[in-house]
Amino acid sequence: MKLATFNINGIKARIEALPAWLAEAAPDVVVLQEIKSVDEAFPREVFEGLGYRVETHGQKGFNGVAILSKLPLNDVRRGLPGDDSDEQARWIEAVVDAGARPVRVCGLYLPNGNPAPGPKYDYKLGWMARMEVRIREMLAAEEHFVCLGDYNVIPLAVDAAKPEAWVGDALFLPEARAAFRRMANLGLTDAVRVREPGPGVYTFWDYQAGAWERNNGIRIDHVMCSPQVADRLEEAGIDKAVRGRDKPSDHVPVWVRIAA
DNA sequence: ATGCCATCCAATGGATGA
Repeated sequence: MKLATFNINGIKARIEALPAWLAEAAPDVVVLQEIKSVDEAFPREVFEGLGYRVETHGQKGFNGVAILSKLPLNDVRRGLPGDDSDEQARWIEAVVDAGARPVRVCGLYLPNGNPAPGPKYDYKLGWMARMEVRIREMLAAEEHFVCLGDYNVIPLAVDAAKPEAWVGDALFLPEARAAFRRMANLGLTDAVRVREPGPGVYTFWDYQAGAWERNNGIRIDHVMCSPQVADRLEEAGIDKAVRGRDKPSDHVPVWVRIAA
């Protein structure tokens, strides 16, 4: 089974690039971030026509996440628990019916947090604390689960082409990185990093200042696997070439293949 | 030291992003 994450930066703007990538990469399940659409406006027919079930958790203008799946989805849940006043659409999860060993797939768009310090950074750290609670629940249940998406965290200096440029940024500040480690240290496996230990592995290149041409990237989209899913991990990768095509998102897809 | 560019909403400019 192939699972992927892709921050598309607007479904309307990616209405050609996303189906093109789906056709060639053929993931069984993909979680999307920044659909920037309300549920009613999401062009679900396009993806249903490609064989995907569509579950969205949208909001007007910003944020918004979705799951596309060729396999049946059960127990679909929208929104990260822990704060009823949180209006931002950044979390969706569902259990993928993969036969004998179902997998709970959590698609997340973690808050950016800039400028830091400030209320946006506080929201980011609070959101990460709530996510840690949800991960602890799933671990306690010994579920097979994957948390994949745009974490907006550069875990280590090796995850940035120019780490010195990110000092003081909410993506690289010590508290945000520590919160990421607290989750990882519960026993989650960073699927790409365990297979690609070296530098130069990125998932995002800014539209500005020729970041793509200069390979000035950062690795902020992650596939974090539960212990049981890590046991099943066969392959992991980043579809970097997508960034060089017409009308690209500033992020590229990240994927894993796990044993049935 | 800041903007660069892109997207969306709504209206020729502002907010947001990373």
